[in-house]
Amino acid sequence: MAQSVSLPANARVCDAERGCSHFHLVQSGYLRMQSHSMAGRRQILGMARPGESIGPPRGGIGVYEVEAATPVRLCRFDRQTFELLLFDEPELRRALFQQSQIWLEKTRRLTWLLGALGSNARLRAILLLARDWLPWRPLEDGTGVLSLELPRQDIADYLATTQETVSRLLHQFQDEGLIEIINPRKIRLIDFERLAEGLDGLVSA
Amino acid sequence: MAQSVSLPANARVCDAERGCSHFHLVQSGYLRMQSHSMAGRRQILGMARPGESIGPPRGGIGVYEVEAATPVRLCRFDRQTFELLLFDEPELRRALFQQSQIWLEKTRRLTWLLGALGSNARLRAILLLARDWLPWRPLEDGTGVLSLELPRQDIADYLATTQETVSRLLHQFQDEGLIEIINPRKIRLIDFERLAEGLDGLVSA
DNA sequence: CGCATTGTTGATCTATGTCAAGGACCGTGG
DNA sequence: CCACGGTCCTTGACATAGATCAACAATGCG
Repeated sequence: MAQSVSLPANARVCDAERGCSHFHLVQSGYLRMQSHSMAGRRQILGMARPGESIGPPRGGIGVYEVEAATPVRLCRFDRQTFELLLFDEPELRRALFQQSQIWLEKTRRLTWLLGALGSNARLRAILLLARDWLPWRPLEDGTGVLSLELPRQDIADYLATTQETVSRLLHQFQDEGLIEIINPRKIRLIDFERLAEGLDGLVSA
Repeated sequence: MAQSVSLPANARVCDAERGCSHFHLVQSGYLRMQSHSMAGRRQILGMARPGESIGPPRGGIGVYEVEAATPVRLCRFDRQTFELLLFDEPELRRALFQQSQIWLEKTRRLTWLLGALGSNARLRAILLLARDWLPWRPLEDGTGVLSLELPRQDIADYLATTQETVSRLLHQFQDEGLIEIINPRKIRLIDFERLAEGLDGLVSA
């Protein structure tokens, strides 16, 4: 019924064609839900982090893929088993609904990012949001270090921009004293105030 | 407990500040869920059409507003009443979950539109999608007429572009023979094939 | 018949996508 | 130990879609 699965980065978890007939609970690592355009452009629609789940789209028509963004450990439920469990576990139903609400909220926030903000502001926004998302180590001086677990390309495809722009903007932020690029995957956030500029209450600076 | 409400276009249904403590079921007209950026930019995160519902965001942190996009008739439930109903009506819980899934799917599709497609393709996409969304009258010759119930500005804010661009693109489509602008609110869709170009399976041409 | 709202068109400017090249880093195999 | 190839990131030069500003046309309403 429920089995534990380990996958390397970029492994396909579930597919447009085969349809994803499983329910997955992320135990460690990150999954990305994405979709490709014919033009070859990829848009990441959301990331699932440890503790979150990705279920078979109930009634959804969209054709999305789910892949491992980093090496992951998953707990996999066969769909039928899951339906049965769901049937006689009110708590599970509640949890599932909760998950659904969380996904909705995350997706709305992303839509908002994409629609209302320019690349520059979008990048600043996720830097701040990622603090309770990715490994984040606050330092004594009030700044803190963020571990970007994802390659530039994933960040770009999440923000609907390009690798190059992400890179350029990060270095621009560094020049402006907003952040320090310790190494490509370690960013020290310095000036929260200015990072949060123009982002509304989206993120508490 | 449940009351019927009628509102004119652009009426505020529920607010960021006051929080929306009601549950609404749309009976006629369209609601828009939106959010403003400090820069004054508005992004429409989704439209609710007759038969759909908008509930109080359960656990959501986002600050969204809900307004009438057209004159609407709503069925309003007080939150407490609704919670009670929800408690002893399994069917209602099921329906609510369904609604949540629908919202999620719609929001993902919008995210995808915004992230993966350019303005041109986005506009073509909603023209096609709006066929089962807005009043749509197929004609004998295979074409059909779409009633754009919404002002240009709403379309623009939904597609994360501007009034001007929407207008220009519509006229460009007309020049290319894809559509005919009967009047600003009535569009005849002519060449479905070419309208669907590059939109993947998003819409069946 | 003004006046307000909504839509259209033009001119301009800029952010950012695209293409191309090069650099840093890492593991593998000789 | 070094050479090699691969991946990931960075930087530069250039082109352009589309935002912005501004004016004007069309429509409907009191």
